[in-house]
Amino acid sequence: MPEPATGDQVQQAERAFQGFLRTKGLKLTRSRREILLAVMNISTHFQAEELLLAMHHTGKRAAKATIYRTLPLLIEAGIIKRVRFGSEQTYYEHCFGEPPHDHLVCRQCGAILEFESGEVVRLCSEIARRHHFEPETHRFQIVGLCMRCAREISAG
Amino acid sequence: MPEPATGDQVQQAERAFQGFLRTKGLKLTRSRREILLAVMNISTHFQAEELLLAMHHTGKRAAKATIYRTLPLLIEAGIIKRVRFGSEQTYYEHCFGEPPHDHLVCRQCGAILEFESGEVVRLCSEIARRHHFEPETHRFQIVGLCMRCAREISAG
DNA sequence: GTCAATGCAAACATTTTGCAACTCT
DNA sequence: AGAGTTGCAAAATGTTTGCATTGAC
Repeated sequence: MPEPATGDQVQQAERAFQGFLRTKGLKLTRSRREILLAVMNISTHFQAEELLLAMHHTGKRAAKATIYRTLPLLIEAGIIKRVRFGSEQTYYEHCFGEPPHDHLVCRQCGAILEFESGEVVRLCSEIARRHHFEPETHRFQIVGLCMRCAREISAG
Repeated sequence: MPEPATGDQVQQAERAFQGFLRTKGLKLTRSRREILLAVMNISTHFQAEELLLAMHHTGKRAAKATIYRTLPLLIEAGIIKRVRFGSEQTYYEHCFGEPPHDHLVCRQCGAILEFESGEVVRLCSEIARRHHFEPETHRFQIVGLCMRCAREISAG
């Protein structure tokens, strides 16, 4: 999500995470809380390494291993999700308490546009029903050219 | 694509690949041809490593590096495409001369169902138009539970 | 003959793991 | 107190690269 979460969202996410951890018999440690906060305040898609740096910039620190161990928990708790664009790399974005959206990815400049995906959700249900499948989430990306790149390319 | 290509498709693909290479000033080498054939005959989604093994089983060989160098060419030539399911791994599937499709992915057993995606293509155009975006391809997956897993889980 | 492609091994980047020390509850 | 967690460094993956040799056109 290209916006930092509001203070309110952060608090709710923290409670949600705590609840999630408790049900699994896990603990809300200082590292986990700090990672959660850093994640919620990031305003773009981020990679594990970038999260580490962002934390260092605000004087927090966590071992890389701890980040890699915490990200899956945040995903399972529904606070972040994993997104993969064209490249090899794995990105994350926070999604707690936000309406679902999908992405338009420009293959030329790498720009990422988001769009609300009500129609996509509807289509998911429809297709899943037809295949006797129980849908939970989806991944949807439209890859092509953003307006600017399309113009530049056709201009030569 | 969970089917080996027909002999006809293979031949056409070979011609297409050759044409593609020629326009780029590249050569159709023995390795490249063998990789192409192996790819077209594979009946599932495959990883680079699996392709290597499949080739060894049929007595063909190519260095891992050659495979990694050839896969992007095959993608650019429109003969295969990259698919990514939940896991970290990168899969490929041949798609030359086949109607586009998308995937239903069972998060429990990993089963992959395919479905024709005419509606998805239409929705892509619609959404892209709204965002002044020029769509070329898309990635779409519905993640959830296949019938069997859904039944097993609700049964406890 | 020329320029590109191959194979190999080394290099890389990212993610995971083992383990002793530590910290939540 | 005790189970889970951390940090570190080492290991494991998956993919890319450099370079001498080989091969296609």
